Amino acid sequence: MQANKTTYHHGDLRSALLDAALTVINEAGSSQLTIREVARRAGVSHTAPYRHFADKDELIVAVVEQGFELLQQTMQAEKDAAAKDPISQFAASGTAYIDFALQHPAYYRVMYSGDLLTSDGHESLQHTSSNTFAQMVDDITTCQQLNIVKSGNPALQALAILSTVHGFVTMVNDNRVNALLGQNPDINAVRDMIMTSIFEGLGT
Amino acid sequence: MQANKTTYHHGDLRSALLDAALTVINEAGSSQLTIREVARRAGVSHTAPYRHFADKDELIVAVVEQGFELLQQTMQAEKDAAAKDPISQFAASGTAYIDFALQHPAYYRVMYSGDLLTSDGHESLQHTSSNTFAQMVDDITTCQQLNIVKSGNPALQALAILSTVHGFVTMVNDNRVNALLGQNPDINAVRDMIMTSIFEGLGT
DNA sequence: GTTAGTTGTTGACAGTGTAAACATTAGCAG
DNA sequence: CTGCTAATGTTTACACTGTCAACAACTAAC
Repeated sequence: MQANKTTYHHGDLRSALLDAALTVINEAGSSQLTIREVARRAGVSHTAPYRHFADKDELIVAVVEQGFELLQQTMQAEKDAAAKDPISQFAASGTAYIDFALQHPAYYRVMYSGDLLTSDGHESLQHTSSNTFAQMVDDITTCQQLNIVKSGNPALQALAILSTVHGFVTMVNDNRVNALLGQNPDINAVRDMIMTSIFEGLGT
Repeated sequence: MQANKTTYHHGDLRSALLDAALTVINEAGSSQLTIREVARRAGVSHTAPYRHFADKDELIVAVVEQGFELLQQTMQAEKDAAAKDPISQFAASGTAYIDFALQHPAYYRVMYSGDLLTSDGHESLQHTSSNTFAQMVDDITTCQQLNIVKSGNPALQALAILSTVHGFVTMVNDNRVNALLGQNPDINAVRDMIMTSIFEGLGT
């Protein structure tokens, strides 16, 4: 069952392909991802991936699904580790989201590169993405009832926050923050400042 | 000199190629952009584009440059049309930026798709992008001196705003706002709410 | 242990980016 | 107007890609 190159069957080719795909994306960006290159890295013929994925899209979708799982685990872990008051929980989610995006730029890029969530047939992805959002809306609603977040449409508030966070990590990962701020800014400090301004915007 | 298919020389192939490229991107996304398809649409052999662009990247870069020019024109026009106080000017810039992104999703996507600003050799693009940012920082600094924007590092404030705006338009263009808010939200209303929350965050 | 299903390989085809050699034309010098 | 040269297009060719079909090796279940 182990991945031994002398055996005809690989043993766990599917996850080996997913690993290889992620590595390629890290090295050269998702636009450079090639089924044949992934197969090469897994030490397998160029059509072997077709036994596990119908086409290139499906391979990418599988990577994206893995990414969403990891994101949710990361957020849950941070929430478990944080204080149990709603504000701390909410802050933990936000920080975890940002940290995930910055620590796994390859995952984040594919997850939100746009060509996928938009296109048809990948409802499961939309579903996961919507769950995270629904969770945010719930948290905000709770905080509003406790009077620690100002009133207003919680979905719109969540959207504004998500916009800020998504925009920020996208710009960091695309190297634009470095380019704009110059001279290697302390990204964590910028992140905290962004989080602070979000909370200021939410306060009653 | 006119673009007549019966002549050997096209007359203005370069801009015909740029137009065709933009059309393709609009129809199928920039990942589907193909030199050969662009050539086909311009009614020309598949290597003709190489007389005008060294390679595919350079073609895309040319589209991006066009996009930045249009963006700057749009923003300038909005500022000229707005009241001359700093707040109105700043609001006009922001609204113009968002409207540009939403009205020209193809341009905006290529401009910030990440693979370009990051990669080497395209300093002119970084320059343009940095200019827009420097303008924002200036505007914020002016407002701070007038005491209508709270103190703080203006570059970081600008970055937070840019994050929000960029995140918002990216999510709209990737159809994620529709997916998250459901049932065809009024995007302009959402945009105004985002702008309002930005200004609330800036106020003294 | 035979057999059916699973997983991997080989070979083929159309489509892509791009380089080299060639063809046509526009623009200018005389 | 004539002829030359540089600019612009075309043809041909190659390596690479996604994907399909036919074949091979292995696994598991009867």
